[in-house]
Amino acid sequence: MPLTELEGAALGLIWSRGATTAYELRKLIAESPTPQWSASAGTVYPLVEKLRKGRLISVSITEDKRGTRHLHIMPAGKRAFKTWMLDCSPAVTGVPPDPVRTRVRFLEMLSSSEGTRFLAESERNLRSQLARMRPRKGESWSESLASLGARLSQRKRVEWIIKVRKLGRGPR
Amino acid sequence: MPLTELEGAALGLIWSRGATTAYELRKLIAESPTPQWSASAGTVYPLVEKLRKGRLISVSITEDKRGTRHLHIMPAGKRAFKTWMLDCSPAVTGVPPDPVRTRVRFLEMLSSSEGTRFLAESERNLRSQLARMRPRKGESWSESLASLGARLSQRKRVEWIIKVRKLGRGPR
DNA sequence: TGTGACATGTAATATGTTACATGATTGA
DNA sequence: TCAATCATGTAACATATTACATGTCACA
Repeated sequence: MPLTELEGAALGLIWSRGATTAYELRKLIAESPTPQWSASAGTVYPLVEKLRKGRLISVSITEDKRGTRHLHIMPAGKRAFKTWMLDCSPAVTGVPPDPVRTRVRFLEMLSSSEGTRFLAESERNLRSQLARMRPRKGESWSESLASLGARLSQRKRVEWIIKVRKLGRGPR
Repeated sequence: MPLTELEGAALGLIWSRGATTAYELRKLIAESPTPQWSASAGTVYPLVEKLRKGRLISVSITEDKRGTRHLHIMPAGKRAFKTWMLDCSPAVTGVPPDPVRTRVRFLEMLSSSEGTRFLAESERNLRSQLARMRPRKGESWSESLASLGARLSQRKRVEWIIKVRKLGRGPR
């Protein structure tokens, strides 16, 4: 069966970094520009176990008392990862959901003053999120392309909400 | 407790359309520009039941044999909806996840020819999704603002993937 | 009379979150 | 020695999907 987004990303991280721990995986995922992905312990550890059971990764345990578990990608894991990468289904290429967009869809349900306040707050928060999204040093080539994409996307959301504010002044 | 995205959207739809059936709700959600939202029967019917139990909506049953259940928003539902609308938490205003972006993050894991193929396929599919997103007639004012946002966002994804293709030719 | 749209629901499963629980290692 | 970080996990719960199951109504 196909990999989920998180499984694909986890496999990619394990592959690109060589020996990784589940703990590191969590932090890497949390650092990603998308704040929706929290990758809590309750997600990552069962996920790692599932990948291991499916023989997509192997686990080596250190000899010391702590017994840190390092994850390694296996041949089947590489194949599964590539299949996931090359998947261009509508779920991948279709417009991603946007909670602000969903709310704007119902803008007309608010009173004029509520709507104005909502749009002002939204613009402010979209902007402050954007400001936080600086490219990090040490980013690899493809990481920087991805984080560029995240910034462009967020900038477009800001431009759009400004347009909404302008258009909103008309029909109300 | 706060409403989920689907609950908020469902309440908004029930409010804006007056008497609605769960079945209509499903279709409306499926028609939305975001293909991720399927709102299957297994989602919508339990969700409607939950809203009813929480006294956010009421249900009226027709007298005929079919007994169609029409949904109506209640005062507590209106309050919950407005609270949901005005929520500007990072989960709402942060960059939404984008599966193509996630994959581009791992572009360097592909061979040169695989990468080229991936990017070409992605651009083609992003474009064909965009082409499908025409504004529908009969859209309300705020619906058209939302669908404009969806198109702008998708267009930006296309522009970005083109940039990735150009930049990608350099370091490889 | 039969087909397609209308209409409602359940069961099994998948996926992910929050909160809890534990212990090792490092450096001030 | 104490605090922060490293490190692994479980339990209860929430949310959503797929597939299945059932029945009505309009109309050709």
